[in-house]
Amino acid sequence: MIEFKILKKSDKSRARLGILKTPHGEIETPTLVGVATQAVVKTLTSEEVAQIKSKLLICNTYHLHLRPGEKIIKENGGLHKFMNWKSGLMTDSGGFQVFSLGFGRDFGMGKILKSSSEEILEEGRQPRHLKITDDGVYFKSYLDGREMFLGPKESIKIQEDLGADIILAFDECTSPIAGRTYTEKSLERTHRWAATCLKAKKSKQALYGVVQGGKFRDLRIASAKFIDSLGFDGYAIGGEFGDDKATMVKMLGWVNNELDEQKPRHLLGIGYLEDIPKIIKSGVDTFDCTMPTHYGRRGIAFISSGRLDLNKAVFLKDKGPLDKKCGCPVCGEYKRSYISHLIRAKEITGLKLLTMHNLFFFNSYVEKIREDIKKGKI
RNA sequence: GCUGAGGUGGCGGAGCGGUCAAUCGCAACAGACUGUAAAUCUGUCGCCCUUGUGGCUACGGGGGUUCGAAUCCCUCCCUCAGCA
Repeated sequence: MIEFKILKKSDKSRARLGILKTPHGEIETPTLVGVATQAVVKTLTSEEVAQIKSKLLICNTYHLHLRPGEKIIKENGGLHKFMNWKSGLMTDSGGFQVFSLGFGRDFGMGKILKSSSEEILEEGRQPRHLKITDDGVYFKSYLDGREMFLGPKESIKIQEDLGADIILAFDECTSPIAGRTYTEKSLERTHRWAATCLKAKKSKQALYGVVQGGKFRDLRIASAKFIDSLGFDGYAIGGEFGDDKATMVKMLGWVNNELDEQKPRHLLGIGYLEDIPKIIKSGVDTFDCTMPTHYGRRGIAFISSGRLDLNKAVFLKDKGPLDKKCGCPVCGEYKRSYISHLIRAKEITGLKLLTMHNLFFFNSYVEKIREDIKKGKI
């Protein structure tokens, strides 16, 4: 079980300062949740992840079910022991893969719309590579092509075997090009699955319900109200968030307005650096984002003054640290020149150093925001 | 010295009479990436400008044939391989 305590509510915004108590320690919120899809923050050991101030990670049900399979993990004593991670863990339900391996793949897009699309998905439309039914979703394994079925009961069962502190209801993350009728139908399904998940859960893990509803205000509000009414331990907010930052903030407002203030709110998959103050001010307590880790592996370092692309040859001649103001283990010991060389030479240690720096940088950034809330600045 | 192969944009390497400022790859430069299938994808990449069915200079150097040459001929220079 988890316990969520709000220490302070901002009077300038919806921001809150809190403590999330899990069986694996207390986590100060707001906090960035590190993405560890395959039971690993890519390139780092769990000790290293702890060293750069991460307290909560999110692993993925779909991926771990396919490989190595929840049985293996259960036999190892659960995810925590399996990956030697001592702090908090969440598992994502696989609901995002319904989108990312479905329409996301078909249209080559992420859940944030970057360019306008002529196509709008309406009711009855199915993605090419999977089949969405009222009971769940038929996937084709990307590893061997074998068909696998994931529905609310299956997802909960797997997540119980994995044994994270916080688990998520199985949902359908809708595409940014989902039209009104598609979204309505999908939302009904997601809501039905939410109730099924609650009933199916036997463990003491905390279960978060997922709010969907796409870009439609009434659906978002209805979803928040419905999910709130079911009595979950917390909430996750999923799906698309418009194609600009102002819309995102507006949409989060619709939802957070309806949710029980006393329960923790997790925003799924959002966390560009510039988004973080906005989502925290919107009343979000935890959020996960691949940005620090994913971009790190692309050679991008986040620093106080913006971003650096260490692929660029200019950095070979740069003898300074990634960020003079950064207190991370990487900035203390390594120069841009060396890191740039590693990235350009495709040496894996380069990916690791940037992942460490970026996670530390993001965590410090959020830490500063917690301070600001405490001081009444935000 | 003889014989053979070859010299093309930063590099590698296509093209072998017109539609070639020259396929493609690499590098370089710019951009994208938001509940992570993919250390990925996209664009630019001779110079100049009033950015255009624009101008200029280019395929080792020089000369020639042709309406027209990176592409054919002559000559010189250079590289590589084999033989002396």
